[in-house]
Amino acid sequence: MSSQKSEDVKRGRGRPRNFAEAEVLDALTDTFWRNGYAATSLDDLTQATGAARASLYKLFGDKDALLVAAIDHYAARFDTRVDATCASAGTAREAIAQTLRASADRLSAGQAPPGCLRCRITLDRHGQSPAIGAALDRANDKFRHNMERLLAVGTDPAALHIPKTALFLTTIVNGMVILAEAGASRDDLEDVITTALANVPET
Amino acid sequence: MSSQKSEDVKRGRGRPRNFAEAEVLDALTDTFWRNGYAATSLDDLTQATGAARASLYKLFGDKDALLVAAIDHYAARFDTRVDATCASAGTAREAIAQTLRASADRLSAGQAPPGCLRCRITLDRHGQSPAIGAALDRANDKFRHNMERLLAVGTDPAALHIPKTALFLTTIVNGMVILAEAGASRDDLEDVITTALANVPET
DNA sequence: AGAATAATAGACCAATGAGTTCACAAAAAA
DNA sequence: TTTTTTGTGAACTCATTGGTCTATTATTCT
Repeated sequence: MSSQKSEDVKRGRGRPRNFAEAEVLDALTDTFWRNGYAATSLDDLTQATGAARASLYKLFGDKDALLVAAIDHYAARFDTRVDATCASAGTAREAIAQTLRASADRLSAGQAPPGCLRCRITLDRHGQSPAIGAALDRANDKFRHNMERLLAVGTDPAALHIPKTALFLTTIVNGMVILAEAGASRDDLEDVITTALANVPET
Repeated sequence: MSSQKSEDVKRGRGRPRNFAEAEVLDALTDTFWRNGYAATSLDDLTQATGAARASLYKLFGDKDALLVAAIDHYAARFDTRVDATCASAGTAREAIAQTLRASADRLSAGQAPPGCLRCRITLDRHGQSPAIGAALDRANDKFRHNMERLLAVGTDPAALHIPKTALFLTTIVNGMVILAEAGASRDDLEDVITTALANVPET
């Protein structure tokens, strides 16, 4: 897969890049997501991105910075998915249901990296660099905030306590990630979702 | 901390051990719990256990086997705690509340290893040895089963669907682990617990 | 065409870590 | 006291890894 060339931005002098910058982030994220931080070597990353080792260092700095970029990218992708859901859903219930089911689908689909990068690295944060800790804080705060955004969709603000409910739903998603990695089936996850949704008012 | 000698079992010939076997398991568990698998070196383990490197290899086999033993030990400790709760609690609601609060306390206490060994390694299971995968399966199955045991305490079996509720509560605990590692306060966890308990019938 | 630039490929380095080996130490048994 | 057994402690091997450096290649600008 070293044929990523979709973003052929005109660059100045010098040998042309072997990679498209946008796709490097995806590949980086994918690889850390799949293997975790420690088990991802620089060789893995150069292979996945197609970029030369030296290029990665020039672009990002060091391995920590690569992970930081991946975490931020991962979080940003979720942001845009939430944007779409907020725009399309009519009620908070609907928005939440859609999001939870999308997560469950992905968690139990064999393809794509398993689990969740944010969750995985969060449980692995001890002993990591401060920069990684900060990126995790950003990602986790964003996630919680995104749950609040979903709950704010077309809903009477008096009908539910948004922050508390968002916290609860964050717990549910986090929990489902581990559940799925522990072998739970899609049906199991659906049962959890059903119970969770009962805690989000109808309108 | 190489003065663990509380279990001075009479041993046969040979130089006496530098460690008490029971405490080795605790130290092992503690260390993996604190640092994760990859970030725990054999030097860390010999230092934590007080046992010589060669002794650990003789007793367990290799690093994977050490983690397997730690996972099993970790799960077994939870078993005995659940035993106690089942014996002392009068209702399922009470048993669950007690367990969730104990988890929340531990998760937000600064002391002791943070998070949860089972959850941490579960999210890190990809690329690990089959033996570790099997140990994780045991631990996760046991956990779910323990939730069912707690729900069975003095409760009308018709009042709730035990397997589904146990699955839900497992999700809650798993989720709280990540929440706590992401920086949630004890109060945040209490809010989650309150919501979760609303899904366990009164009697 | 030739200079300047930017990226590649891969060698190189120092550190770390898992696993093994072995001489030595300390106890029980004979 | 001597032998046997069991564990210690430290050195050693070998593979891997993060990070750096250099020669080379490919492109644009003059």
